[in-house]
Amino acid sequence: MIDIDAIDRKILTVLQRDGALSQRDVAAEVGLSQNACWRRIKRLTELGVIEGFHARLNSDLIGLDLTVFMMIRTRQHSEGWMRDFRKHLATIPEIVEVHRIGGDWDYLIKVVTTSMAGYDQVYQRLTAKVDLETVTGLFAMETILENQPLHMP
Amino acid sequence: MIDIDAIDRKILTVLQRDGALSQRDVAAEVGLSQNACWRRIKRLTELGVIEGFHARLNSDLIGLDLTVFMMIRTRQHSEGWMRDFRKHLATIPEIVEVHRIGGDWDYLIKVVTTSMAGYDQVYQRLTAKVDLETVTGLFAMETILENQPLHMP
DNA sequence: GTTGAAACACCCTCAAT
DNA sequence: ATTGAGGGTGTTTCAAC
Repeated sequence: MIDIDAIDRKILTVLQRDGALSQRDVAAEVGLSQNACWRRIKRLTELGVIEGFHARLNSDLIGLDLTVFMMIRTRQHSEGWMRDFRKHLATIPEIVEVHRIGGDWDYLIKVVTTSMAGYDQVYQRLTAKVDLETVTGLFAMETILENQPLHMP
Repeated sequence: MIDIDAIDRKILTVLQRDGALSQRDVAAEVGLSQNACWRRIKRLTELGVIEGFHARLNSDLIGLDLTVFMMIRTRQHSEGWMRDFRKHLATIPEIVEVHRIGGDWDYLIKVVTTSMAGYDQVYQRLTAKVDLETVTGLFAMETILENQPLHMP
């Protein structure tokens, strides 16, 4: 396992909270010189711990008002079918998250779209090409927390 | 509603994909001068469309190997109880996402933690202080897609 | 780990078109 | 909207401690 010390964890916490901070500010927050901080950030990036920096948008302001979690039970489970299924999922841009899960269901999918009509389109596109046993939608009435920073273990 | 034209949408798409790009590079990608691009980014930030820039981490590399979606049915639904429930949720750092949902369940919670033992701690902390009717965990065996950029409508 | 310095790129503003 | 230019800031790499 990669070794990440307490200062690295501090840096990662700070950069999750605000990735636009200058290295000088990050260094000050974690109690390091700018130079040392730069070396650590560079190392964490090279190790792949920091995957990148990204803008976070306010979904409501761009008209993405509906979040739905789809739970899916599949009929087929072969390698080839799964590969096709994944490729198909990746072509639907409203799908922002997909997990293969255990238990009564096989997949959990998060969809962010404009409206019920938009969701219906996703539903149609998803079910048109693949053979699914059951599909249920859990509609988010209200998002209470989202995009919380990962907790450093 | 705020008006966001095709170029703004392009900018937002680019910055979601890579928020570390220089304005010169963003400008080149969307076919604008650096100056004009800067003005648009500034406007989008002031409008609140761009909420900020954040580092994205590789959760496996920092030892966060387990993702669980908790589905919760609550016993109480009063204003005061809900407020307390939310405050309690916010104190558990392994909880990265909470939605109030419609249907058979009341809340969907995403938990990212180290292990089953870590999940159990979250479970214990969550259920210790609040009165919940039913709690189920959907365990992610594999994450197929995550953090996909929001699709511009 | 630290400071200081130098070279360079980037950000932001302004003036002119 | 554009280009060009300038000052200030941030990044990256040194050398020395």
